[in-house]
Amino acid sequence: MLSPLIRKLERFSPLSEAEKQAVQSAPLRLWQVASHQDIISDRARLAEVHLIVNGFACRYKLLGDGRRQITALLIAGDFCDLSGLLMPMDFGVAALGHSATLAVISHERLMGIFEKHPRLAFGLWRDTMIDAAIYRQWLINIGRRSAYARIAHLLCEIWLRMQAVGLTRDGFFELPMTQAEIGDALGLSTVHVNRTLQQLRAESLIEFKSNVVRVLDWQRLETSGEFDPSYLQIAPELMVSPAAGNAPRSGVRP
Amino acid sequence: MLSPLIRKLERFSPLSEAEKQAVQSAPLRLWQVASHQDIISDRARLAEVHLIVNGFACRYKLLGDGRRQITALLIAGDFCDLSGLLMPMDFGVAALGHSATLAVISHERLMGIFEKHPRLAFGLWRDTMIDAAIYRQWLINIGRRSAYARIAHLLCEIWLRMQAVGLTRDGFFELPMTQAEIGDALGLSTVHVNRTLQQLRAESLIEFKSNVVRVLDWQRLETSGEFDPSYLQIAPELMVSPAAGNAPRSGVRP
DNA sequence: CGAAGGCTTGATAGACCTCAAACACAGTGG
DNA sequence: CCACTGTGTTTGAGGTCTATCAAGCCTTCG
Repeated sequence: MLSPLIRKLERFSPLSEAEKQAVQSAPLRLWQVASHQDIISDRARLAEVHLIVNGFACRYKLLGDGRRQITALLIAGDFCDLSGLLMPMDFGVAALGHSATLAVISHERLMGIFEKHPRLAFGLWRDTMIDAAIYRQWLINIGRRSAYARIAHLLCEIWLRMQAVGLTRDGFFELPMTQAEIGDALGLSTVHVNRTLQQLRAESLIEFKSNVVRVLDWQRLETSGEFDPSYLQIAPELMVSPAAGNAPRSGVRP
Repeated sequence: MLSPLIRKLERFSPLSEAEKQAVQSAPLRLWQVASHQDIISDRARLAEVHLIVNGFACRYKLLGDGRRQITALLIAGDFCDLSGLLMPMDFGVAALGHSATLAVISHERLMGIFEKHPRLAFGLWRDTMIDAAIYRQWLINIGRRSAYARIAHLLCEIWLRMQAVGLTRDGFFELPMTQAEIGDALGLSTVHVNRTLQQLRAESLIEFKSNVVRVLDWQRLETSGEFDPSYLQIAPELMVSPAAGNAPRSGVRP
């Protein structure tokens, strides 16, 4: 149930049995959130953290005139609101797609675990740092790249993050976002996202239909998005790109 | 010497004498870095963290074609590379302005301090979280706001951050950035930054000459940048805006 | 079958970029 | 002390990427 998180924490060094146990027994309960419902609202002061077990969510912020900026995408193994542990929230979190399942862990219990297992505290601190690294890449993406490159970069990132927690298959991955939501994440209008996606399809980099992305040409997608995966801190041996070329191969090379 | 950092850490709760002592005795040495020199280079694996004691610096990343995105501005009391403590660097850090002075603290010593004073570890973790909150605001700024609003927002942020560590005076603060660097931080071209600054000056919101900004009309600057300071986590009583109106008043209201 | 949400398309406008050159200013060296 | 040089700022002109507005289409779902 919490294996995506444990897998993430073990990217740097294996956890002891006791530590794994502590993580696994941390959640108080599960919480199923319906489509587009708010998980956490802006400015809340929380007593619990929420960990995604299943589905998708996003951090976002509304602007005065109703526009929205999505600042992060969250998938299985990601904490929605770890920062709520040490300060009040400055963003909202909403479920994307049909629904999301969350594990709820009380701050109190989490702090108790840190006391017994300080290494876990450092593990989650590192998680906050990787979060920040992703923010930096998004800044570069939005600040300096064309719409075409932005979308390509985003897709590369999501591919790898999902792949690292075992949520990809044969070059496919789920992406339950509308084009408007993609626009809100990348600082683009819906119309322009639509046209740019058409371009990516026309050039056979991807397919994207009914919330499923298929990567047709990883190499060119990576190049188009100027994507360098190192910021995600996934060990190379855990990192699998989709098969190259238009037809994903089923076997290994002879 | 480290008072800006201590002040920052005490925003949430006072430190004990022992904790303050530990912080103050942490640095191994000071390091003076000349103008625009690299403090830390991308992809380094570090054994020390660098804390700004004096001057300015920025986190940045170079793109393939030579363009640059500045992802963070760093002032006294900010760590350049706290993330280097737990993972390899994914960005460079450079000094802005004439020079910057850094306090250098070894990872080893820092970890030792955390063992004796776990609350300091949480304090720095919170610092990482505030860093992330700033990234989120920058994303919103670059993703959704006009050039005019972006610059206004940036100036508001810097004003408050500098004010909180005692580096403002009578509506003035130092900002040793060229217009090209401002553009690199906000995802704008130099030319457009220039024209937009002229607009801000023409409308008497600010003055900006030889690396000094003067805030003439805080209210309108805040409004123009849709600035909401809460993300900086500065207690309201520590937060002082420049005097309203064109002439900063010297006294308090009678 | 109608409604609602999402996707697609066309036309137009505007914000911002790029290129290019002139200008201002500080530091350097003769 | 004054040209000289380099960096940073300013201005002009033109181009383009992306936003906005508006409508039509498609799919899903009750």
